[in-house]
Amino acid sequence: MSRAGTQCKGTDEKNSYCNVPFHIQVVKVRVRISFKFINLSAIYNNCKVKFYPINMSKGVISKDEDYSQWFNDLVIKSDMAEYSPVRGCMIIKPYGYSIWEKIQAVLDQMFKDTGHSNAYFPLLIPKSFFSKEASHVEGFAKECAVVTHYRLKNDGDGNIIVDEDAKLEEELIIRPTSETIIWNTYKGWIQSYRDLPILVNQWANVMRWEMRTRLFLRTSEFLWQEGHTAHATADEAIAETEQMLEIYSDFAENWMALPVVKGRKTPNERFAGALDTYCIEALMQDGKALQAGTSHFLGQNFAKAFDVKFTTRDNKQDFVWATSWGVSTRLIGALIMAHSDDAGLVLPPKLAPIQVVVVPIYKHQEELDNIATFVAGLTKELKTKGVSVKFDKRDTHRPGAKFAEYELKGVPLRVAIGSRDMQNGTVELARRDTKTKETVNQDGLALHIEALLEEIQNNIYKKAFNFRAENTTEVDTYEEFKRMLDEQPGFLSAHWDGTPETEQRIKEETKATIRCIPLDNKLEEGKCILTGKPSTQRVLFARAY
RNA sequence: CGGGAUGUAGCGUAGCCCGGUAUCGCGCCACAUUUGGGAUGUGGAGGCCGCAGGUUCGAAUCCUGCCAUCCCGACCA
Repeated sequence: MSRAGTQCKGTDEKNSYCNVPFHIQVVKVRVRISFKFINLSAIYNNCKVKFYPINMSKGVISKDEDYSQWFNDLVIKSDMAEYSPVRGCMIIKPYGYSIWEKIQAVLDQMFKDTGHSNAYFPLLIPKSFFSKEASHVEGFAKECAVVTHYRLKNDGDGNIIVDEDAKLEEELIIRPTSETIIWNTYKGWIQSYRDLPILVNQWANVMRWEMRTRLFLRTSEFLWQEGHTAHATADEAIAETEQMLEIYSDFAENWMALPVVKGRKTPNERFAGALDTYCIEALMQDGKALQAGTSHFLGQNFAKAFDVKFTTRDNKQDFVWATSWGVSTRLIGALIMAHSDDAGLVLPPKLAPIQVVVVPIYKHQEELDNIATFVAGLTKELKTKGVSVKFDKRDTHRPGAKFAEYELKGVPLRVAIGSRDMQNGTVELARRDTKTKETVNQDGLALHIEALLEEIQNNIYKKAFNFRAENTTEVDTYEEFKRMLDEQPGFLSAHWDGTPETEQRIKEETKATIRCIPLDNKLEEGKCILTGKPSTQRVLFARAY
């Protein structure tokens, strides 16, 4: 069955080893109906003869050719995930899940270091809970999966059908987020200021019935963490919101090697039910922005909706102040899109499931034994430094095949050792990020590897940082704004008159949205690019995922 | 939900117009030779042709209905 991501239109892997820059392949004509956007890919899709660049050799289309397809190919071919029989839901395979586990481990520690504890709330939420906070239900109503029955039966013809007699009194919603059930619970936990703050996080799955889905970036079901805190004062809640944004930003930059802009959302883009939404925004290699994490100041909205009051120090009644904050498996999508290339994933060493892979090259068993002895020593030494090593001694695959496989999987460092090396006391060391190779001494190898991993981590960050710098532009006119979006998409820093109407019109006309109002913004006089009305600061626009 | 397209082996496909149980490549299995960038040879296995009806002596092919997926919109923290 043909599915997204497997449509590497007629790729014949063998043909792609040709040593000319392109090869030609006749494929079925696919006529596109939309001619509104005449661009390379439209022409490409209408072409009877397709040209594949040589780096199509792993069955991954070039990212310049078709960025979306490149992303899908990478996810599938690198063995991170696959499509499931359920629309919009994906199977996260062990390699992809192990990245999530690393993300979880690091963030979880960061949360605990700042005083948070984990708990778990139910997957199913009574429908009535959703009607309690007006803007919240508004925001989520259109994408909720609903449980209406609790039993199936056999209809007599061998078909399993829903038993209409088993209709639920009140429908249950599969959580799209847990504010409602959590605040309903907090009501019972909070009586006095002495019960505050409550600092709880949960690791969970949620479901949002999206119209269109994409692997890791927008799936109907996804994994995330959601923190829900309760405070006695607004100031404390705001401080919490900002603290969590700081943690997300720290994680993105120092672990994912992903530079992010910290900022606040405009009222239009705010979380349903929040007074203020803080976010981190990252720039992907195609010039589109990706919201990588959010932290919300919820004010007293949920406390009022669920009647969560507490007695203050001076014996008065007040509603509790709230925050919520989350990141999801979407981070994995960000990781892929920000760093990878046509040869496959490029993973930052700090989050790579395998940091170093060792590939032996040998002809006879005794050569392998010899190499294995050396690798055992190296592995042990690296383990004490916290470096994970995989020794791939499979004899069912040749070295070249393994090289290609680990490039595709984004393993940061590859060590190749053959008999020649064993004689010379050397190994061949290959970096995934720069695709460079060097022959180095076996003496001091572990130290060298440790230093290299750090250098790779830094280099990946620097590369992404420079890319963002090159693709962030200050624009002062609407003409320039529109031209940049088409010619060099990226972050556009521009003046805006502060009204939702202007924001909306720009969105309708250009598909660009205000990603955020950066926290470190400097104030400057200017004129709104659309209306010419006065403005006091620039905001960050982009087309976004 | 609107517009368009597509479902044939694990993957990518040919065949469909013009009805006769399915083509090719990759992958898979066995053996042999190989192993410093995706090995080669020989032999082999693998198919409710998306599902359900209908027409017919006979349906992957023609007709009807359904389902699923993808693309473009709309939608989306």
